Amino acid sequence: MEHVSIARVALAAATYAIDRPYDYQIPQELEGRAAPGVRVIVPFGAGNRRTEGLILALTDETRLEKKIKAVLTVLDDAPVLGVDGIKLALWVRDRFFCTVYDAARAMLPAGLWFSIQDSYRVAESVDRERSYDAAGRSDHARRILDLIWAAGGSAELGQIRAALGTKDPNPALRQLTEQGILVLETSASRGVGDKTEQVAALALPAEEALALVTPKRKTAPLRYAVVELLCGLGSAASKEICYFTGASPATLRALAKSGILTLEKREVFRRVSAGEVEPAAPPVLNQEQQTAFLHLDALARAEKPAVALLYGVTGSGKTQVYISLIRAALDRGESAMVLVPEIALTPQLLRIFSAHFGENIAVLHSSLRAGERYDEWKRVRSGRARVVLGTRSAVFAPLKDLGLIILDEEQEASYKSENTPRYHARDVAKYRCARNGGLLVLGSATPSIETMYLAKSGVYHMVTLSRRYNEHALPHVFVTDMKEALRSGNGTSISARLHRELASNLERGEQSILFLNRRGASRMVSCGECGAVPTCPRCSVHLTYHSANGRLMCHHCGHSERLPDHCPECGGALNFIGVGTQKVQEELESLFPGVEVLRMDTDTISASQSHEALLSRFEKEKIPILVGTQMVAKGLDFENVTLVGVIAADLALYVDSFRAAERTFSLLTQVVGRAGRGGKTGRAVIQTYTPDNDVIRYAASQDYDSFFEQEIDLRRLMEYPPFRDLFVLTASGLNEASVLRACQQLRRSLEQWIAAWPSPENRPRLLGPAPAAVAKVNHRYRYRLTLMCQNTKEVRGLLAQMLRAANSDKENRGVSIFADVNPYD
DNA sequence: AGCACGCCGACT
DNA sequence: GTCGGCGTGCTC
Repeated sequence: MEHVSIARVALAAATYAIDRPYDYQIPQELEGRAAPGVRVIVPFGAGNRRTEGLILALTDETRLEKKIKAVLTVLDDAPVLGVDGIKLALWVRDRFFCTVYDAARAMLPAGLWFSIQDSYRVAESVDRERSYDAAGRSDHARRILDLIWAAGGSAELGQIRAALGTKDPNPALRQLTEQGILVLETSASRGVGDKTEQVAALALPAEEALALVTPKRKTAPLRYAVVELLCGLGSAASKEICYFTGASPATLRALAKSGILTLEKREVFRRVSAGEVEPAAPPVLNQEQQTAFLHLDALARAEKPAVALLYGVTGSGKTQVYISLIRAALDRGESAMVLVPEIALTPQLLRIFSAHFGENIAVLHSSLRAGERYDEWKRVRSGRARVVLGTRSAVFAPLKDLGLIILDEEQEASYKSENTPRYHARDVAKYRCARNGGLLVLGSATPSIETMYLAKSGVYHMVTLSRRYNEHALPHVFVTDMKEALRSGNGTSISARLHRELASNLERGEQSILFLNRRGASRMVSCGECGAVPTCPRCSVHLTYHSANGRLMCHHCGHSERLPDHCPECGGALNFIGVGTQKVQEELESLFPGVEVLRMDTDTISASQSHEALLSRFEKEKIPILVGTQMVAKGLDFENVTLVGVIAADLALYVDSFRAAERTFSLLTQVVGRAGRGGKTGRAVIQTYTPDNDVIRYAASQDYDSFFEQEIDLRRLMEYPPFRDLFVLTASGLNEASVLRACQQLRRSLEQWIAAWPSPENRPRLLGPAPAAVAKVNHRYRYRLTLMCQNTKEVRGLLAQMLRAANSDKENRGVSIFADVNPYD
């Protein structure tokens, strides 16, 4: 009897609605190379278009005897995912409603991916005449042959498509292929995914270039603006040129075509390097740290998996405990992982870890070049690196014998992926530890409400560090009422108190940091007469003003337009609303003439100066005042900073999210903790319009426990996490009515299911359809349903089934629907 | 999603 | 007659 090997394959071309293992026959010559975890190229669908696939398992029987296609190519010599990796991918699919391939994409480094190119070649020993005979009267076939012969006997599918315009080349291609005239060749080339940017440079001397565009200055103002900008800079990234001039990439291409400038790709290179570091001795722990370490290490040694919250106030030295735990894990022959919210903001952490673990550490994060990331991944996979330091996606690093995962600042939103697969690194880490009998340590000074609840109720272990390192006193915190300031005629964003404290810092030669959160940092424009606010033509948001280029911009789709001189509606004068870092900077400069004020936000950070460079200037040159957004709040310790100010503390509270309070508390606590890390006692000024708000009061007194008690009651009452999980189903599409209809249809199905619930206890709740926080992005309307219930296998199965049904329902054509579990926005 | 198949109207 | 528009159903 003939033996046939079958591969169960997960396909890249499969959408969520049709994602399942597909069976392919393994041809004799590929036997042996086709193994689980290996990627292959297979034909798929009626047109047999080539797609990448991942072998999940091998078997020798198939459920369908009839039509089974064969694997065309094996792409890898060794599996890119082990058995555990495949299991993890399947788990991610089940938990986060994505395809297996989506999961695999998140797990593997970009440098490993192939780009698949289909091209048609004239078959051996077929000459021109015979090929045109075969084309017969088909105009399409003749045009395709024209193209292929002109290109030297072979052409890419993309070119063929482009040559036929809107016409479908497939029937003609099939005709020619069936007659043996053309052959389809599929090539897979590696090396995709490197971050590149386009750089434009003047191709002519500045005067010549300018002379060429000046005559048409009136009719082609953008061309002129681009050349003028480049005359000053010589060369610049295309993205930046477009940002500053408002020109489109098409304008740049046109200029390149007329020989005025050149465009080329350049790799973006932003490696965060530890540089040369001296090897460090094991950290010496103080009494409290030692107790924490012993407790956690005992958990790590135990056979059973465990999760522990390391609840340590800012400055209590969590890092030393982490390092001791990792050393202990390595000594036991286990590997370890440390996840941080954002590596670029914590270069000092990288240095510390390099000093302790040297070559044993691999760094994985998104701003590495694809090649470097791939190299680091290979070091992990081969076992040469046993410690991984990285951001969210590093949670998938292929460490063997993983005994310890540390998730630092576990409450941070950056651990939740906003794109498919919409996973949370904490959940993935928990899963990996559970499978390996490892320990997951969640570190934080302001834990998420969910984590603290589970720690208090004994599901997680709790380990506390309550003493600040070197016994520094907490900063003095002043809460100032901005309503009061407004009433007393202070129209600026700097209260009298903050003014006084800044002045005294200037006198003493100490530095200050002022902080504006993101919402406060954007400035809008409104008409003083009719009140109109310029809105994005593609999205349902107001445009914000960017001082760097003097333009109005949309943060969702990238639309930008010149700031109009007058209101486009009524011709009235336009006013700026919102605070903005630039406005604060201006106010400070007029309050303290001659004092240098450094500003740090997305406007000031560009290719020319990274925020690291800006911060090191702040530190080295002892610039008196730094004004910035979110990015100044993180992980920065400056000896000489003794005053921090929060310009508008309540802005983060008025976001439509049940996490708004938690996030505001955490942010304010972090910011306040920035003051006085050195020998001197710090001060913090929190400016707010709602000084009596509990979140602000508790943050001011650094009283996490009271904040938690209040918030957990609220969560219980509202049935929010940790008491229920939220499943948010979002439908999006160009046609608002069909998006809404899809939601209502889903709602009806869910209502039926809920109605059959056995008891009123724990009965799921359903909210919506409601427009998403930003109801329209890039002309696509977005509506969402929220299902609040326990995250069980049954619920996930049901939702998966409904999503598949809704996405393949022809009623819902043009609408796509996806699920997000416990989203952060 | 992407492709083929099949059924209808417009035009050589 | 046939080319090409779009609705319908399937993908190992």
